[in-house]
Amino acid sequence: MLPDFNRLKVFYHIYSLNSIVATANALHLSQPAISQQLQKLEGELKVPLFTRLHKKLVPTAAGERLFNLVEPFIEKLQDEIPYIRQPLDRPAGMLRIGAPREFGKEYLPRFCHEFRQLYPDVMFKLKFKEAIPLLTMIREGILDYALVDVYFKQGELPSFSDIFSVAPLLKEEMILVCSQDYYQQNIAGDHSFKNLLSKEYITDEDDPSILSLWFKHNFHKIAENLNIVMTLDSHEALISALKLGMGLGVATAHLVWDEIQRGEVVPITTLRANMVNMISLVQLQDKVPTLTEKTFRDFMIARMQKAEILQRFQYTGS
Amino acid sequence: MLPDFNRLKVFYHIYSLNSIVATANALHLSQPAISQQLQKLEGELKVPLFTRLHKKLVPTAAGERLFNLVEPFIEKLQDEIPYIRQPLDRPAGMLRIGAPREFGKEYLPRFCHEFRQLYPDVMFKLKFKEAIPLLTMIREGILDYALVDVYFKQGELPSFSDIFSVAPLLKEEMILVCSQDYYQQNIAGDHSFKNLLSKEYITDEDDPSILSLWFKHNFHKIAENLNIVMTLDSHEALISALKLGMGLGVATAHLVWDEIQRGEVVPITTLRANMVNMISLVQLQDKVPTLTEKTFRDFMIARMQKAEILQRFQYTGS
DNA sequence: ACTATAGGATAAGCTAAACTTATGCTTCCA
DNA sequence: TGGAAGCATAAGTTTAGCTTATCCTATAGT
Repeated sequence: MLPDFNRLKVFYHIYSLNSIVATANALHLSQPAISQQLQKLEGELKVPLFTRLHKKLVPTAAGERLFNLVEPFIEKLQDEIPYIRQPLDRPAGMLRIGAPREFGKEYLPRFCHEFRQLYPDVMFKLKFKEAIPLLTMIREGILDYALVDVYFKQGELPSFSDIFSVAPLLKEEMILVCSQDYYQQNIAGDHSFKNLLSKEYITDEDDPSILSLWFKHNFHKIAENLNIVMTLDSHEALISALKLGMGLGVATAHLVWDEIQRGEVVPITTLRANMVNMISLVQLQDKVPTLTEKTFRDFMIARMQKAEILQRFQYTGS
Repeated sequence: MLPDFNRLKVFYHIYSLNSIVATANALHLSQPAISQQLQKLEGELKVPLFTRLHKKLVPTAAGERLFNLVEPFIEKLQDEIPYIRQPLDRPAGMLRIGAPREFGKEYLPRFCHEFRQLYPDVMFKLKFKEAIPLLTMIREGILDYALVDVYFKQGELPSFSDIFSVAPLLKEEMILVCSQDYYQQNIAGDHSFKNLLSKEYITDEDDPSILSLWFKHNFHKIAENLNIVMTLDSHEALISALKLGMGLGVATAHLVWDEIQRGEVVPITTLRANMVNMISLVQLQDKVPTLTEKTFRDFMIARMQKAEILQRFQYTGS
């Protein structure tokens, strides 16, 4: 059950100042008031939050953990509450854009550079992440808009669909790959569900469902208890681990194009066409874009729709 | 000023249930109690949080924003509070290791692969981030230990130093670079503080202090109001933007070694030796490592201390 | 060894806020 | 038209938060 929230605020100050007296002074209350509130919180949670030494409070493990929960919220609240009344507005000149990691790294600096040559007073904050974090950031107003990987099935985003507008722009194909060595020792032409189910997998932690999506797409079955031997927060490291022969992983076709051509990694194909991942422009539906946002958005879309970029992402399997 | 925290909880329920009566039922209180608490919160914040329609509450923009602040915290608190008493414990077989991004991508998959060949039951979760996030994760028990960039001045981590043990392993040099074009048009041999201060900069958002550290190291002066035209969360994208001529940025020497040799980017040198960044192994001082942690740690250290890896990171300036 | 200081705990009483019951207002539906 | 439902308001009761006063204890200084 949730504790009294005002006591969490008192706890935050006690932990930060490491003193009941200092907290009392900071909150313009008496020392016994603070002492008693801390005790009541400990009673609610049924665990001591501090070890009392002479003139000193040492946080217990539970105290540490509670502080880690409470601190980000209170800091953020302090930052944001003064502006709670102001309309959603962007600081003049700054654009906050998101994109999928690899795509963003490849193209966004270039787009921004070209745009800045046209409009030198524009500045950028860029975030390259997977879909869910980017969508969360759009919703929270951290990002103005983002290019987002939206998987083939639109139903994957049910709870978000009402507040975003989604404009599809580009298709990426997602393929399961492993190294040549691993293929010859472990797969050897047997692309069956049963064989694949028994192998080792490497996943991208920001995209935990990609493997199950791949199995579902290709076999219409749920892959349970996959042996995931490594989780990474870097796509490049994932490719690197795949090339080392540590197992199988799902990769974006255009990002392993060269490796496939060189025979360093092998795609695992089935009778189904490759799983498709749509890159879309996502923004808050009710948001009124600034002129800067609109201009860069249109600029970026135009650049992306040139034939050379589209051709880059078409992979027709083996 | 911060509002009453228990009223934030009431607000969260009103927003979630979109009903004062339903909230009253959920919290086992009366409807007027909830109505009055919401009004008092609106009075504190001096802004309406809901537009009252008949039998219906429509969140205002401020209401939406407050909910976006409050919801993540309350959901997380509900998840975590039941476990607040449990000791910090690791799942058997899993190692959670952190490393600086580029270093981690280059070497950690390899180390893990080799280790797994010795000990196949070990699994990994890897995080490649900058120092502060990694240290925070160690402190929170999210990581078992991490290789961390620790800058030249040990005093940069005063509030953390008592709880971590830090074992230096490798040196990296940090240099300021820009493209050849940008150098010729904007720098042209003038490496003075004043000239540099007027130029454009690109930063890595996870390492916001690196530029000021560079200026401090090289000029013993604080660089105020640098014109930061782009912030990225990707080192590669930062290098890419630098190569495009968007401005200056600080990079790890070994990561732009090839680019410097090819003349694609130019280091900005001063009379001082390059700023040095130490990669250290950091763990919680009082933590008792498991056998698995100890074994991999020793394995990794041994691998890193081989001559070929050390030689890779020595850059002696131009 | 003694005294002063400082910081947290505890007790008892006062005050303010939270809560209740009762009532009013308004829109919608049968 | 009348009843239902949901939010607002008023007035009174109850409870929790706060206060002042006091105690305990370790440490530092004389």
